[in-house]
Parts: sequence; structure tokens; C-alpha cells
Amino acid sequence: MDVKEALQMLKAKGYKHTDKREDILTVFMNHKGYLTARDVLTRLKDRYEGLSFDTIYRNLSLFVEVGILEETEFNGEKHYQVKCEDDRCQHLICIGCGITQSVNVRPFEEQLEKSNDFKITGHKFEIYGYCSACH
Amino acid sequence: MDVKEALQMLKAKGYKHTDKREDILTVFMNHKGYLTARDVLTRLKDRYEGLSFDTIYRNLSLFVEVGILEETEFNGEKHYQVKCEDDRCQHLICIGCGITQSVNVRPFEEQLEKSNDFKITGHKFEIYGYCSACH
DNA sequence: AATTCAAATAGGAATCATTCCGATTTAAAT
DNA sequence: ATTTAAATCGGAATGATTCCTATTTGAATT
Repeated sequence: MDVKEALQMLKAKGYKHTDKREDILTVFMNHKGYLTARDVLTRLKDRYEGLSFDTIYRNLSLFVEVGILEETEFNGEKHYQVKCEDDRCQHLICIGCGITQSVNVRPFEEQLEKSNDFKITGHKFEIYGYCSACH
Repeated sequence: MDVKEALQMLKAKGYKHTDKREDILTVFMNHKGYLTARDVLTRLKDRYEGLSFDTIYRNLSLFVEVGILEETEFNGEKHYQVKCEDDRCQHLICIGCGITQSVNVRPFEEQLEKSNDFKITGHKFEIYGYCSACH
């Protein structure tokens, strides 16, 4: 996905084009990985003197809603990145009652570490939804 | 894991036994799923008039450090539950630079939904660690 | 049973991310 | 050029979490 495509997705849903909106999208399209609202503000504050967190957060939420970005939380902050197309999976957490069901994917994780040259220090493996009792 | 075992883990590391500490552990051992600090306070405020968030959070962090509980964040809050023994896995996030590597586990997720009678509304699939550039 | 001292706690202030709100500005359709 | 809803600003409000200082407590020791 590129900036042009993202802007078209917004336009298709009736949202206006603004310079800030485009620049926020550009920041994400040129970055591989997660960014926080503060990261975005830091990258754009020179260009826009009075850019507010309200504007950043409002746009980030919009982009998630429209399907341009995806959001996750860690280290006490929300983090955003361009949405990946291929789905992934996790550990079951009922958002109705909090009941969890776990899934053993350890062998898979061990293989990942070996084949990706990545030193694992922690993990998060969750699926949110409704369990049978909360449907 | 039960309360007695958890208390022994604490004692082994030189932490004192307190009634509050034991009651917080009991709350978790009797609950299947995640709880927030507020959830714990709600369950114990009748028994302990002036129980403070500081005490709750200090103990929750200690329990995570010692390996009794595990922590995750969603909906803007930290959530805790008794630590699971079997590891799980995710999506790679370098805690040095934020770079991510994704893994397609969609077929696995589809099967989970069918076989667990669980309606998936969202997911989180992440592994924290260091990528090859940040070792 | 009394003493001692580091650990634990209470209570409230401080911090930090995020959201809210009223006033103002802007995009883009007319 | 006009109009109007959407977008933005700036700062206040909120809510979770952490910090700080005085006080209390567990449990080891006398």
C-alpha cells in the first residue's frame, strides 16, 4: 500500500484530503515497523508548528478504522503501522468475560528464532473475540 | 500453580509474607483469565479499607518478575493472569529499532475459530526481541 | 516478650498517554 | 465567492500507572 492508495481509500469513504493527513500517511509508508503518536509528532513538528496530539490521534484512529493502519499496545503506549495483509494468530481472550484459552505454538516459535536470526525476549500471542458463553 | 507454591517462590527470593500479598495471589488463583489492577482492588477493598493502587501495582510487578503472573496490555490497561507454562508465539518486533517481521499463520487461525467455538474479533501476534541488526 | 530494621504499605501527588471540548480554520462542493 | 461540514488547534480533562514520604509491619534476634 502506498500514500496514493491510502488517500483513495479515505476519499472513497468521504473523508477530506488535508496536507497533514497526507504527511502522516507518508511517515508511515516510509517506515518499516511501529510508530507511536509521539513518534509521528516528532517527525512532523518542524513542518507544522502547532500540530496537536488531537490531530495525530484522530487521524491514527481513522486510519485504523478505514483499514490503512493496524494498532497494538506495548510499553504503555499505542503503536501503529501499515496494516499487513496476511492475518496472524494468537491466544484466545474473550472480550466479554476475560476467559482465555491457550494454544501451544512453542515448536513454531523455536523454529522462528532459528530461521530469522531474531533473539526473542518476550511474546504476545492473543486472539480477541467472544467465547461460547458470551456469544 | 497454587497460592502456597507462589508464596514459596516469593519466600525463596527473600520477599516477606503479608496478608495482602496472599490475598492478591488468591484472587488470581481463583480466576481464569486476565484481571486489571482495578479488578483486584475491587475484589479486596471490602477486606482492606485503605488498600492502595501502589500496593496492588507493586505486587503485580513483583509477581511478574518472580514468574508467578504474566502481563499484557490491551484496551489501554495492563492485564495480568497466572503465568502459563506452555510458550506461544507471534510476529517479530525488534525492541531496539521497532522493525517487524511478519509470519503468516492464517490457516492456523481459521482452524482455531472452528474448533474452539470462539468468534474472533481481533488479534495480536507478536514476538519481542532483537533483530539481526540490533544484537 | 521486647527490640530492631529492612521491607511493605497508605495516601496523595506527579506523570504520562490519550481523549475531550469549544472556538477557529479549511477543503471542496456549489 | 459562498457555504457548510469536516478538520484542526490549544488547552483542559481523564484515567492508568508511578513516585514519594511518612508510617507500619514481618520476622529475625536478643
